[in-house]
Amino acid sequence: MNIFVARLNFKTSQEDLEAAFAKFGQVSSAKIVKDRDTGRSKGFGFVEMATDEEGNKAIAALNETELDGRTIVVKPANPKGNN
DNA sequence: GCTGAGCGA
Repeated sequence: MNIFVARLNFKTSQEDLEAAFAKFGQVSSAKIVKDRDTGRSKGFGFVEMATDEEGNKAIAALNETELDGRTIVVKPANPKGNN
């Protein structure tokens, strides 16, 4: 399940995300959206959970919670669906 | 070095 995580701390890394989500479920993959040129964090990222049930409970558990000192927003991500 | 709504290369 793809999960959209926003309002992250600019210091938060991908391993921080997967570590936070791994506490509530199995994280298949985690990625922080960074700038293509500078490589700085855009402040949001995506977390892919192994199953939707773990994804939903991870969202409910981490949504509007504190991560790295900042309150994050966790919600289902939108399909890319554009080729 | 910085900011703070929003959906990735």
